[in-house]
Amino acid sequence: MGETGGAPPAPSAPAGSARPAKRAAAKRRGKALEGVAATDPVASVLVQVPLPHLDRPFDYLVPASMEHTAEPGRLVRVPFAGSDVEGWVLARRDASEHPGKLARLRRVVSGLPVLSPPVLDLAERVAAHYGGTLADVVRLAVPGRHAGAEDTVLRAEPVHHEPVPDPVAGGEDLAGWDRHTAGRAFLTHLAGGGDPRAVATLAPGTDPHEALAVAARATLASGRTALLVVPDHRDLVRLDAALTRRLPAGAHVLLEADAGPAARYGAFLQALTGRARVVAGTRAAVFAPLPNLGLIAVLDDGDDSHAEQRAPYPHARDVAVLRAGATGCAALFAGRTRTAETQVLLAGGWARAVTAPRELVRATAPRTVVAGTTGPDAQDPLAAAARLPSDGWRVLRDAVRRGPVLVQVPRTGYVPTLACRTCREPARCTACHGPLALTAPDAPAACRWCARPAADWTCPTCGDTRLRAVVTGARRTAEELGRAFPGVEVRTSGGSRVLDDVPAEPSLVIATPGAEPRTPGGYAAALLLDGWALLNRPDLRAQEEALRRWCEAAALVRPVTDGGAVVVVADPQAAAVQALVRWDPAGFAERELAQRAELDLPPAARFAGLIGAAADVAETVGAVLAALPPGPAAAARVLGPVPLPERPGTAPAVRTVVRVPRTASAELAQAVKTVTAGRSVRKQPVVRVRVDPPEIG
DNA sequence: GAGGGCCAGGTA
DNA sequence: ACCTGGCCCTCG
Repeated sequence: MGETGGAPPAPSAPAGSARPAKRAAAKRRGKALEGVAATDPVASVLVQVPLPHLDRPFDYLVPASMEHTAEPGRLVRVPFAGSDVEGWVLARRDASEHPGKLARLRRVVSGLPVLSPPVLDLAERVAAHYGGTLADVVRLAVPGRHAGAEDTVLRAEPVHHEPVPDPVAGGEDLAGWDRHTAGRAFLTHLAGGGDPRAVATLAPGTDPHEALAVAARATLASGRTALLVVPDHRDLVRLDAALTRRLPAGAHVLLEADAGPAARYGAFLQALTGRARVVAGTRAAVFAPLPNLGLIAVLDDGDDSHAEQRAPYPHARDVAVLRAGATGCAALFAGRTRTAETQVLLAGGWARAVTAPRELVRATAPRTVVAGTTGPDAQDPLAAAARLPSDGWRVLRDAVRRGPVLVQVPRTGYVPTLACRTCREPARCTACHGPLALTAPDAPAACRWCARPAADWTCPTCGDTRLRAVVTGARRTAEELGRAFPGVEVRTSGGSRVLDDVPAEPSLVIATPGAEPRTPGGYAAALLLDGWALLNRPDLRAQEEALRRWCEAAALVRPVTDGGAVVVVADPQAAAVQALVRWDPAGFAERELAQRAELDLPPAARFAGLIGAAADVAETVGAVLAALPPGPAAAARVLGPVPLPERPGTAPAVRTVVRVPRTASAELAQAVKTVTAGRSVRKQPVVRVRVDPPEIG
């Protein structure tokens, strides 16, 4: 297109002028006269367009002047469909299979090959996993170019890396690894150049950021690099501090979008060029181009911040699994709790468990009680004011004399859903196990996945047929608590005002999950409020998420041997509550996975959520089923459509979920890809497809 | 997504 | 003979 005169071997200026005169012809003639590269004159380029039917490389001629710069991995500008677009050189070849004329690269943009071969390979795997396009994934993996940052790195002096000793053999402080089952072995294996894979469920008293830093140090000892991914900026600050203490100066770099385009691109290049040996960052850092990668670690993979918000919505944990599998490096998923997804890795033998032995838990965990279960509920007027059973109240009153007390209050704004009137078990659809909800006032209850009305619902636990609306959490409870303790200082942390630390003096610290400040020596107690609201969220991960938040908070409390106590206000029968009381996140994850397998829920099954106008979604679902091979198609189930809440300014949309067995994951992704490409080429309205939606409900 | 070719069915 | 809209294809 637009290339009027540039036949590859013999540039023909006359041909150009023989064509109908174009205004740019004279300007272009200078370039058209230039020869092409002597060796490998063809560049295979991934053009940066988001359309699924264009998700393949296109060949271009390499002008002689770009012979050495247009190497694989470089960002280039190329003419495409009438305009100039950016793209990445994937390969150089001596010839093209394209039968037509080739256009020429316009310009080599980046000063370095920013898309390294292992990262390209990873991006291809991620695109295939999610049924997305390679261009979309590469755009997530490679940050936008910043010329200033590039200059700085290109001009910097080469760095010399001093060797790092094996922290285990050197008898260094191992930040608690040595107190966990298989912890020391994991580090030793790492330091020896091995590729162990672990799911580490850390005891209270073990700082996860310090643990990651030690794992990074052990990896450096083997002469390799390490990649550490954390949920958010707050974690990154803490990890940075731990790395600064435990690694040689300049060994690590922080890679996060929060830092701005220049800093982000600069950090990316430091990794690419080997100037940094450890990258610590947020979700997009999971693609960081570290050479000689020895370890990829993800902290707290249950945190929903690990899910990318742009298509194809990759999750840092899943990318890490793909990357470790592809490069054969070590992998570590560390956290206070364990997700069903990492439990799959353990169950399949892909990873080994690093766990806290019971005696370590006994020595480090606080005493945990469920409010209202220990002793008679005395008529304490203050307790009544705080809507807190008196046993929980006594724990608090006691603790607040000895130090700070943490009060965890869920964020407001949960969707109102339904639970059994008697036993408060979340009500699930009898057909597909989706959550029941009231879609409109006065409307009958219906499944939020398949929309089937819940007329014949009976509680599987207690047999009751009546439903109740679940009341969402109220911050007022915490405020009332504050008033009930006159003279005690009350601090709040959450939303836009988050505290990092609070002093070790008697006080009430009211925080939302994830925003809990730390305090020297730990909290005297923690009160976990509104557990009902957390547990009854219309989300299949509600229990897991509740346990994760509770354990995060409880781990900030002093051990029972120092009088540390936790009071949780929730259904004492709930699995997450029992797991908290026994401090058994590993056992919880095992049961959680078993239960989800029984109900055909992720990660035991694979879901694809399709969102769009009702007719388009229906059409797409049909096409996806038709595109599946016979076996998976027979096993597939269609749940929905369910109308989505209407938003002003947007057309009414529905969601339908296609469910297949886990073994048919690849086929589902492939079918999704084929169908979206077909719709895109026919200019049909967009149906957003999301494989493995993080929350379904 | 943009640009273009092709065909059907209309209008002058 | 010419215009218009819809459909479908390519894009290197």
